[in-house]
Amino acid sequence: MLTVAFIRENKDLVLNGLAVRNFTDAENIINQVIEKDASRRATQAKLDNALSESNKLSKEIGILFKSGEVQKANIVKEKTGQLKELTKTLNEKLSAYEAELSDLLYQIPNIPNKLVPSGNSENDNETVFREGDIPKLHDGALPHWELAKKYDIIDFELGNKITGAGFPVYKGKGAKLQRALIAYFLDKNSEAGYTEVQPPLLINEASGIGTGQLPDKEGQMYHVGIDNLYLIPTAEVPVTNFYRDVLLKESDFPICNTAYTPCFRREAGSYGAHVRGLNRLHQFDKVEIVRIEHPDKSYEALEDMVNHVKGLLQELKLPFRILRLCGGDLGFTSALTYDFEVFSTAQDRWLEVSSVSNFETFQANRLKLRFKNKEGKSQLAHTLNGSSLALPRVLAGLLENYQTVDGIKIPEVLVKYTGFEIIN
RNA sequence: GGAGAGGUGGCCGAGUGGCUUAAGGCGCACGCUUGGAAAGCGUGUUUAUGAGAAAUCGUAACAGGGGUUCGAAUCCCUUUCUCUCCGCCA
Repeated sequence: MLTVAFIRENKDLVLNGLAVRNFTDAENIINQVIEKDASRRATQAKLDNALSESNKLSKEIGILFKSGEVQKANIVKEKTGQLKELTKTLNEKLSAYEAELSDLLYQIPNIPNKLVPSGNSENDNETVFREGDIPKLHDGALPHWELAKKYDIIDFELGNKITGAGFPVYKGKGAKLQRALIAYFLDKNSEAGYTEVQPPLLINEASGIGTGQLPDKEGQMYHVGIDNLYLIPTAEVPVTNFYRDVLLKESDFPICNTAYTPCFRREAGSYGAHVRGLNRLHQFDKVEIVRIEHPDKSYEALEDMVNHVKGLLQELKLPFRILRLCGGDLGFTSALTYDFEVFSTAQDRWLEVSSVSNFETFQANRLKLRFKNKEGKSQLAHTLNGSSLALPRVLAGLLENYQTVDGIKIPEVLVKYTGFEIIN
């Protein structure tokens, strides 16, 4: 979330930013924030004075009791009674203001970077890069769900039986290809300087709040009620939360982590929640990269991440494009996002395989992730993350684009991981 | 699952109602000392928040939340985490 101080000092900038997102009612909410904040601060000043007074009196009482002047002490005691009433009501007021203020702040999305184009939907996203030839497939080329069945490498029906729709079973060379991709992505990320980590797959409430899934998107996560834990929707959640309530030194930057995890998403209410094949699943595998950066370096880092992901798709020789998301399509917490899409020839459509974002201080503020700057003051760090890469759609793209009459070829860079060159 | 013991500053650790933001030690920073270093000596060393141009001052925080009290690290309730033993177990 945005900090109150930022909103107070940059009201116009905030309003303009929210306009790029088509955020309605912005002026009203921002005014309320400023108003509640002023009330909050005034109330705190009053409360602090009252507490200060009452601390003084308590000390006096202590001294009086020690010296045996019990009567005098009792007189002072009476005074503190009134103060107690006062601090009680002021405290209640203060908590109320704080609660109202954070309710408001939770509703305000991040301010988009200058580069973000305005727009309402994915149609207004800006294509900033495109590479790779669309392969010409033989007659009778199939979409991946048909290929999966033909070569018996992914069994959707079996997943239905065990769990339900959106939980496929990978088999034989399909399972091996999946594992190969994970190993390949992790190796490439490590080479690029990311530290490999294996986080827990369940998170507590505090972590969900830290990265913004809670309090109001709990419907999107699977919840284990008996222990009040949530299955992670992405590795971003546990890995970014490593740094919750942390005060870094400048010399700690940059922090670069990569993690492979399964991801669990309920996809409640999302359009086409049960589309065919691998395009949208409740459980899928993803390799994520997460960075914590100095604010001055975060956009450099974003570019570096984009180039890194670009390199992966180039090596896999998949046709892809990079989109800069428009205000209307930008995630709630992001300031700038680049989506990577692979073209699937057999489906004749673009499939999102990665999303790389800079959140600036938006997550760090909730996480209380700070560093000591050169002036010795603590300052919020910037957080970034991206998929590097999400497995199912990469897999779909590979199966569909690499199919031949003899079988599905394996990209050269993956052969040393799979141990085979073709699925037939 | 059963029984017990604990959670204090960057770390170790003292502290069972007021003079404790918290002894002592370690670490770290600066200064003195030294040819240089070490040792020694001295000084300093939490975070958040409110007021202020700033210096600074106030408030809050001893796992989290609530309570008792004029006053809580200290007493009570509660949640949570860690450790030990037993049980079960990949």
